[in-house]
Amino acid sequence: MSASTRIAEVLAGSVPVGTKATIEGWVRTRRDSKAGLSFVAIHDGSCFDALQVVAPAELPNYQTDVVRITTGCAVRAIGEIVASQGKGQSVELRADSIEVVGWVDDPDTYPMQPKRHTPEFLREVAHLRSRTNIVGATTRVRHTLAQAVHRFFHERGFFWIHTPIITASDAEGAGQMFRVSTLDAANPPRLPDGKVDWDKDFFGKEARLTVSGQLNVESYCLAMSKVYTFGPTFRAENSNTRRHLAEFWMIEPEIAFADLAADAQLAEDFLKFIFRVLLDERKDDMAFFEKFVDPECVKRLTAMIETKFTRMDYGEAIKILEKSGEKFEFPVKWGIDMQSEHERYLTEKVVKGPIAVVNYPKDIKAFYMRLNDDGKTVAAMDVLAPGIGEIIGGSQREERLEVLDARITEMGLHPKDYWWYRDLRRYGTVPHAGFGLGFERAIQYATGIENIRDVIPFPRAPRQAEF
RNA sequence: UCCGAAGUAGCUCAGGGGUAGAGCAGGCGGCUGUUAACCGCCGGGUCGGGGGUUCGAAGCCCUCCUUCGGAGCCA
Repeated sequence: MSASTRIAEVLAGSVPVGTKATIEGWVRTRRDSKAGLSFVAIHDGSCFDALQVVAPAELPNYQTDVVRITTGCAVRAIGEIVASQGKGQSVELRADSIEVVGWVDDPDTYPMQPKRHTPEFLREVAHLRSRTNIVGATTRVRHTLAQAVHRFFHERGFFWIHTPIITASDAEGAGQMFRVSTLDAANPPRLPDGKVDWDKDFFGKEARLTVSGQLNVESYCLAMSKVYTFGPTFRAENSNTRRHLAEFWMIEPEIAFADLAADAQLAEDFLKFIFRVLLDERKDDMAFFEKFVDPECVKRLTAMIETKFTRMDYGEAIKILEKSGEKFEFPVKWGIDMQSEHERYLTEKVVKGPIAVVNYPKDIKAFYMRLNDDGKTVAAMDVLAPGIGEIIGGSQREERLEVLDARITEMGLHPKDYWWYRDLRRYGTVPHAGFGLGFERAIQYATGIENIRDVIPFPRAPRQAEF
């Protein structure tokens, strides 16, 4: 590997014509010419395009190896980078040697053919689907966006906090959780009343996989000032849709000495930054998505980057919807949790651009969101975008202990379950705010890929954990 | 979980009571500085599983499984 050249460098022109190079990768197609040469398209994942390797019949292993190469073979080709005589590419590698490092032992049943596959089929061969154009492109986009996330926060003085995956506090309150246990499921230790004795379990109490790092990251926010989490989260909901996963990655920044307005500005700056990086750095892959997956994707990202996000009060949004004359499936009135039809109407028809809707009724929002002076609303925000609806949800957090306790109780929860979270309000409390973004949804938004299971390497969903 | 649709060759699909088809892929041959090439020949299927109806089922009925889309929940 170390001595080889990546195809991205060759195709970018970083390797001058006339230079000798070693290329290592996997074969996409082979075409023979009886004029005495074969064309082997090689892919190494470094960029969208394959490199054409020209193999002359004079190669000693031409008859024994080269003409037996099929799609999927791993090869090492050594030769000179030359200007191409053909039309499809500017440069190619004229091979002095081609070594087949790994054969495809049964080409007849090798699943990855040089043609378009359905995404459903590719999910059944998730261990091989990274060899396709679409999954390769998605993988590079995912990587680039992830790097952009870290770059955005790092450049602004945020610290990346590794919040725990396993949590024993049953207090995150964001949906069904997966249990983590070392007890014998068939025969767990029991208390006299027949209930499972969790005191005997690994952590001495019930433990689960996290559904959000927010509560933990708040504690670091109230010391480090600007922090974020970026890691896997888990939901044991039996939801089978193209927008849900049981395991997904979430980005949750948290800023101290900040209010909702600062939070909304952070969200806007954040989205614009990561999508600008994507458009700048993955032109090849985005051109592919634009051509074969979603003709609107580049236009959509460009518009988001260039448009100032509108700020709109929830009450104002409801009034606009009520006066719209539009027939909605779900009726509109103050107090409702807006459906996606409402959100899309606002962002696509009214504003025709991204909106941050703020100050939602307290009854439809979480206990930790800061109560506004009107006593009816909380300092929550949703960022809505054309073509998708809600992309970010966030809030200013309730920093006043009495108000927080009242809200916890009001929601039927118990303050003692939140003792350490409450401590943050007892010792040097400060206004702070943050938001959450589902990373896979951002990738869907950027690429237009419809099913979320195709933007994560090995999707976890109900009844799906084969790979 | 609910509603709807679909499971036939390695892949994409046609066939809808009378004994299994095409294109692509694969093998062999031809042709060409080729471009997910083109032409010819060949191999390849428990028609998702089980049960039933029938002289006869891939097809009709029942049931289960799986997948997809929508809804709910949400990120």
